[in-house]
Parts: sequence; structure tokens; C-alpha cells
Amino acid sequence: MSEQDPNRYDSPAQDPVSGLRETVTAVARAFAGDDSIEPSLDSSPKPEMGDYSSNAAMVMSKALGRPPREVAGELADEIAGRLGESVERTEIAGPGFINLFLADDWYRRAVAGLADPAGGTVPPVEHPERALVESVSANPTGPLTAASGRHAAYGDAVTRLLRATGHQVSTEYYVNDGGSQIENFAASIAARMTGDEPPEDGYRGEYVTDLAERARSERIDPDDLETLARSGVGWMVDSIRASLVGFGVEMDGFFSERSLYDEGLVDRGIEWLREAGHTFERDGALWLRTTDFDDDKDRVLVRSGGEPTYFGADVAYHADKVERGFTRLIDVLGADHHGYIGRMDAAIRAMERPGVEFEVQIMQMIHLVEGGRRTKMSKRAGDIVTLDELLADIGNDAARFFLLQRSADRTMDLDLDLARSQSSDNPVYYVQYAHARIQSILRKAAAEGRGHDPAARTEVPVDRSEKALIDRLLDYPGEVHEAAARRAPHRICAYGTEVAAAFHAFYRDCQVIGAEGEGLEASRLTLCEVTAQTIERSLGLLGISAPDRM
RNA sequence: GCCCCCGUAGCUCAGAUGGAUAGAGCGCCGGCCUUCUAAGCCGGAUGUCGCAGGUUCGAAUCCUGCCGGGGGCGCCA
Repeated sequence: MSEQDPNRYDSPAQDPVSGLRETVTAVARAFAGDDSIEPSLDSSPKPEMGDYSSNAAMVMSKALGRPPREVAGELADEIAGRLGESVERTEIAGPGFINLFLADDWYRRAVAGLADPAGGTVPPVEHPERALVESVSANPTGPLTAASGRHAAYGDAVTRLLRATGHQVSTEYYVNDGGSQIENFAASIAARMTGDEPPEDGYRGEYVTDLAERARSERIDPDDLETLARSGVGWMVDSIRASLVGFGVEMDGFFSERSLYDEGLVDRGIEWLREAGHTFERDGALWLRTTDFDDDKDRVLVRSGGEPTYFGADVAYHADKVERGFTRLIDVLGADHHGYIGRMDAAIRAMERPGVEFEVQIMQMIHLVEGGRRTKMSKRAGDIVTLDELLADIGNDAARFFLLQRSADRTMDLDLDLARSQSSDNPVYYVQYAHARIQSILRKAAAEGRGHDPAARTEVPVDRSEKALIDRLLDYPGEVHEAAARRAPHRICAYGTEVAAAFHAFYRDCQVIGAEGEGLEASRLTLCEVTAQTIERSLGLLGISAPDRM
């Protein structure tokens, strides 16, 4: 791997796109005499616009008082000079974009770099955080619904993204096993045991009858609501945990609301706030002055009867998260909880623990559509599609992809007919198919004993489709960082689709096995390998498998 | 009334931190399998980016107002 051997590539010290970006930025800053400017460097939208483009001239032309195209010309010369043989030529286009046309050699080297063990990996963020992602946290009074599935898939994918970018992340499910809903839940089970109708606002799903059956077989007294509540919640949590495991979502912990009381954590959490001087008493209740921290009105922590509110307990829970050393608390909540953000944010700030960041990711609603009609989803009425049913219906991979492909902050229609179809209609198979196709090529190559040294050189020009594919692969680290920073796994769905599309086009245009030209077959086999690797990693971030055969 | 999300192709949606001729999938029309997987590829049609102003070299993107859809405003959880 040395420069003495002209038939081999050295592994680049760093990601080649970063190298380009640094050069462009350095040249632009020196030219403008301003270290604060951030010129862009993106792969060009169209081949005739070059391989990479920068707006460097446009962002400084105003300050320089010169026309952008004129500035661009001078910048382009300087950049081309610095990049040497990597750049073939430059062009000034449109309002003043600098378009870089890179040399084939740059592309071949980039592929060799991707094949390097350290190639194509995501560099860690500069300041890693200890984060706790709390998600799902659905009430343990019924099975997880398809909507919970969206939360689960999202929380899990965000966790994977954060870990991929170097953060230290734990995941947790908050179990609301206290409060009036649990009494209601127990009463509903009791009613089914004795053959009565559940209370007016009780739980009526069929699973309640099953729970009653089980309670009966365990000889629980229908009048013993306390035991019924504990047992019922326990069974539900077991079933919820099983559903999540089945979906490939691993929770590091299930945190019981009740345990907060049992271990005196509620008092302790509230004590923090009292000490900080942000509480007051009124009408016999203890309040948190959340209006000091931008909330609409003050909130009750402890009811006049002495019992903490849900909010009070949740404050204690979050105090405990801080206590455990997490510096970034990420709560994934449903849209119906958005009104809750203000007070929780206020509470965190009232704790006065510097360095602790709190954020809420709101998930909008999901509607299941079948035969062009929306299905109803009500947990109390038992008129729901459960996560288990959804998974049995469309499979884990399709469920993950469909639940994640839309931005979290918008309501979503999930077309069951489409998700169910094992055909080209289904976008998840489009991506997986690309991976399977590549594996098939690699299998064939291996069977024919065709070795391929990633460092082998070829002088054959890089095909246009090859170039487009390599461009997409080089985007990977940036895409992952972007998706992680913005808590936007749906971007990875889109990215995976782009890589697959670029591969399919490459497959059409470029013969791999038996490609004519010294070193070309080896080079393309390497490209296939790194493409498969990128697809597998991308799907992995979403919790989706990358099958070798389809 | 106040707060949050959304309004982009027939449908479902990408395009946040301003950039070149606004994209993808589905659906529709027409092509491509004696070469590595046709779950693929290629071509075609469809848009006042909700409306109206503003900011500027440049706005789907930022600001203001309005219209429309969804959600939320408990000593419930």
C-alpha cells in the first residue's frame, strides 16, 4: 500500500468529501478574509453541473462588493490549484456556483477508501452526550397499538442514530401503573370476572375478558381490586415487552411509576424543586411556579388530598433521570401530550441542574388505511389494530419502513394494502432487493473464483452511473449525522431508496463480472461490496434486515 | 379564545437552518429479460408549492396576516 507501487491505491487518511469541503472552506475564508463564512459543498443536482458544487462566491460577493460570477472565477482557480489532480476542471454556472468536475482517479480512490475497514464509517460527534430516550410509555391497560408501533420504531431508530454518531444512549419505557385509570382497569377486569358490564368509561376490549379468565384461574378475588390491578398490569407489561421484542425494539428498562412512590422518589424530586424555591402552596395543594419558566399557568404537584398528581410523579421520574447522570433527556410523546411540554420543560429548568438538556419529540397521529378507508382506533372500546396484528399482517421490515418513512411531525396514513403487497409496489422491497441483487453477484463471483483486491488500480474511465452511485455512498456519514441531529430517521429511508436507485441504474449500465478492462472487474466488485455494506448499515439504523436472497 | 402540527403532482409524502429547470413512490400511458435476480430499468403525462403581502441578487424554505384540516388547553393520565 505504498506510493512506490503504481498499481495500488493508498487508503485515504480521511473521508474524501470532507477533504474537498475543507479545501473549499479554507480557500473561501482566506479569500473573503472572514473565518465565519460557511460555503456549501454538495453533490451537484445534475451531471452537467459537475460532481460537486459550492455557493462560496455567492455568500461573499455582497461583502466584497463584487459580482458573484467574477469572484467565483478566481475562487475556482484557487480551489483547482489546491486540489491538483483530483479535479479535472471547474465551471462557473448560474448565479455564481462553482462546479467541480472531479477526476476519475478521485472516484477510484474513494471506492478503495470505502472498502478500507475504517472506510465509510461515521465519525463520532465532537461532544458526545449521555442521553436517555423515553418512548412508547403507553398505558399498561391494553396491548400496544399500531400507533405505539410508530413511537417504538421512531424511538428505536433515533437511538440507533445517536449511537451511530457516538452518543451514549439508554432507552426506557415509563409504566403508568398508578392512578385512576388503573383502578378503572382493575374494575373492568373484575366486572368481566363476575359477568357484569365494565364501568361506563372502562376497558371493553376482548383482552380484558382474557385477563379476567386468567385472574379467575389464579384464584384472585374479584373484590380484591388491589391485587387485580397489580396482576393485570404485570400481565400487560409482560405482553407489551414481548410485543416490543418481537418488533426488534429493545428497552433498557421499564420504569414503574409506582416504584417512585414505593422508594420515596416522588418526595425527593419535589424536594429539589422546593429547595430551589419554585414551589408554593395554595388551596391546600403544592404548586410549581412553572410560569417563571414560560408556562401558561402554574401546575399542581401535590393535590390538596396529599396525593401527587401525574405531573408530580413525572417530575420525580425526570429528576431521577438527571440523578442517574443523563445530560440529555429525550421524551417521545404523542401529539395529544403536546400541551404537557411547557410544564415539563419548566420543571426541568426549575431543577436548576446546568448542563441538562430536555427535549420532546412529538409524534403525530397515524391512521391505518385499508381499501381506501381509515380504520378506527380506540383503546377503551377495544376497537384497535394492535401492533402484534400489524406485524403479523405486513411483517416487521415493512412495518418499520412504513412507520419510519414519514417525518414524525406529520400525521400519517399507512396503506395496509400497499404495505402488505410483496411486490414492486412496496418501497421496502425496493431497497432490500438492491442488496439481494448485489449478494447474488458477489456469490457468483466467489463461486467462479474471481478475487478482487480493493486496492487494485484500473485506468478504465468511471462510468456516469458508477459515479452517481459512488456519490451517494460518500453521502452516508453526512446523512447519518444529519438524521441523528435532527432526530429524523425518515431521512435514512429516503437515503436508502436513493442508494438502491443508484445501484439499479449502475446495474443496468455496467457489467460487473467479466467487465472488460484491466482491473475493472475487481474495481466494480469492490463497488458492489461497499454498496451492499452501505445499504445494510442504512437499513440497520432503521432496524430493518438486509436479506441476501429474495 | 390561546398553543402545537400540517397544507407541495390524481393518492401517500420528501424537500427545515434561503440557491440552479421543485422531487420520490403509488396510480396512468408506452417500451426493455439467449449476459451478474424484471421485487428491476428507460421514456411520457399531471404542479397558481393553501391565499395575500414583506425581507433580497435569489423564497416551497425566513417574517406578518388570513383561509382550510388535525391535535391540545383538569388538583385526569
